[in-house]
Amino acid sequence: MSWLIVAEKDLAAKRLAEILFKDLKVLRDGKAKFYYSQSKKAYVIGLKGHILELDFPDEFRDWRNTPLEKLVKADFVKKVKEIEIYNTLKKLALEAERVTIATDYDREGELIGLEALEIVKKFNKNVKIDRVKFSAITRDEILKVFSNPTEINYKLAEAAVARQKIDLLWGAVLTRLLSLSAESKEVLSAGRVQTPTLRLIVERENEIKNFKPEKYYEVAVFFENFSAKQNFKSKDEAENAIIKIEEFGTVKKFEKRIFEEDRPIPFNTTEFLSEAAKFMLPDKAMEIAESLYIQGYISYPRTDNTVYPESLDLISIVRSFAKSEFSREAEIVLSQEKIVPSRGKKETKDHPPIYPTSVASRRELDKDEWLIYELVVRRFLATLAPKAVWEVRRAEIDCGISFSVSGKKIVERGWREIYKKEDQEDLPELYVGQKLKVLKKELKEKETKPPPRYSASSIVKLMEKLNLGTKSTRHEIIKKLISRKYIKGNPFRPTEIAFSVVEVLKKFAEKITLPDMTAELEKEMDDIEKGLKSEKEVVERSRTMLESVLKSVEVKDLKELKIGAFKSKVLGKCMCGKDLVLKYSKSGKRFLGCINYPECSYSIPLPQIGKLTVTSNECKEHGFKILKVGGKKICPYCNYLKWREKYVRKS
DNA sequence: GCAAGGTC
Repeated sequence: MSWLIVAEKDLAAKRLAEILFKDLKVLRDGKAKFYYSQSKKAYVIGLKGHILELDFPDEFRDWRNTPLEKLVKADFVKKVKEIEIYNTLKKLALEAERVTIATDYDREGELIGLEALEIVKKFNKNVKIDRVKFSAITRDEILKVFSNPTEINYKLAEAAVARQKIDLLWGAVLTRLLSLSAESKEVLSAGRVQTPTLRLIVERENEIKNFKPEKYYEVAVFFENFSAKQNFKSKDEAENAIIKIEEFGTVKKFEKRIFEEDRPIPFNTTEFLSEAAKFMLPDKAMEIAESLYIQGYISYPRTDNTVYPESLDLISIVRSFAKSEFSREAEIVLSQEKIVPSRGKKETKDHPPIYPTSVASRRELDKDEWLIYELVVRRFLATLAPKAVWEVRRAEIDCGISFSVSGKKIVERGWREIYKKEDQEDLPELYVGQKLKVLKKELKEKETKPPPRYSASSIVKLMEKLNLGTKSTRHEIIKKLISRKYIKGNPFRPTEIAFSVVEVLKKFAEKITLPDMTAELEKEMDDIEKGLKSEKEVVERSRTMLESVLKSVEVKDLKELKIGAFKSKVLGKCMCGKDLVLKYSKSGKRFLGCINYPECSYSIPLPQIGKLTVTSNECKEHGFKILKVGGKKICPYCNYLKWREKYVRKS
């Protein structure tokens, strides 16, 4: 009989095994990997996070034939998601007499452990079970918790189950409702995290659309090496001011100040994604980070921590870069008398911030991998580099009217030599009483600008601030919004259908469009953990709310959806005067149909073979949007006429 | 074909 230790992931399993056992062997069973100590007859296996997945029973699978009122009340089933792990776990369970759950010590971790336990127990009823809870995989901590194992905290796991159920219920019911109502081929999804995120993007776009620019007037004076500006609300004021400007200005005040700009904080996932998203979509950045981690180039990329642990030998890591492409940057760090790392506000113990774990050369990696690797290395070195020192200058100059002007000049580049180029603003050294010749004066009419669209970089940070999603899911949520065709470009612009989805949901299910739903859920999960509420109670209450949401939906609320789904696909005008849009029949055939169907049943057939895209050009003769079908550009109406001619001749 | 959360 043996001892089985179950960790959340391979990384954790490996580290646990190394600390606990001296005679380690790595074993493989198909794709699954685990560690074995012969002397202790112990196995350590790393899961892949959740190995079971919540779903509805098969009878609810058909969207069209499942009334949503029934889906709200549906039961749940658990499906095996990681069959390889499942099979290995089964084998190891059969010969185990003791199982120790060593998954991460948090809600999801407790549930992931419980899932493994359910599988173990299914094949070995009499196994002895315990649980170890650690917040860092360090020698001391691990030895301590393993000498004093505790029990599974079922309430903690139940809180996670409530989240799973509520997310699936709301997500599935609303997604089906939206998708079926739109009569569009695309899935229109909704969820506790994606919908509030989408609403932010949509509402920002509305702000931009409704933005009324206000005029203002900028008066500028130009001296030999610099210029000064002042803004006025009214044109009169500005014109009066510019008249007053004399031939010479006098320096009334001049101040210099030294400003030390601190280093950037160590990378956690959000910081990393936000920086990487400036040149790559977050999802891709995360995928590459994952691959660099697997290859041993960087540390674990999923972390909330922004403080390097004491145990990390930062200086050795810097030294390892002394003979690399970053030798100059490493030298800047090493030349300091004392090397002190910067630190962020969030400190957790599970993983360190993201740092390079080995030195790579450009040749070893592909282009995108190198971009991410370089970002991580430069950021790491910057967190250990000297501060940047600026000289900030400020002057007041009187030339009939008074101008304030400031500038900044970098004195010691410090970490900016390594990580980010600085923007300097010129202002020369001046002295009080100095006369300056006015070379030119200028009045410009300007307009206030609307707020900027959210970019991949800014939305990741905003999501974190609003507690939407987690470090491991935010990039996936963004990818989902893109793949659902809700948002486009970067910065993100919502599509027509996104406006409709948000508008419609706000009408009868506003709850799911706001971050409050997550906040409430968090609170309920706390209550479950504390034993104040049961998982069942919380889920039932949520079902009831979703039920009343369904009851309050009116057909007219959903009409907008159909219009929105087709708005971007208006391809021409119908005989009846309404819009002709791209539609799909039940059997999946595409055609041009009237948006006013069933009142108007006019339609135009389309070629069925080849990828179809809508171009922005129009047919000069018929006004129809030109389509690209299988690489060929056609006007749907011209195409129809040709087709009819052929058909008529034949018959 | 639905979500979000882990993980590769």
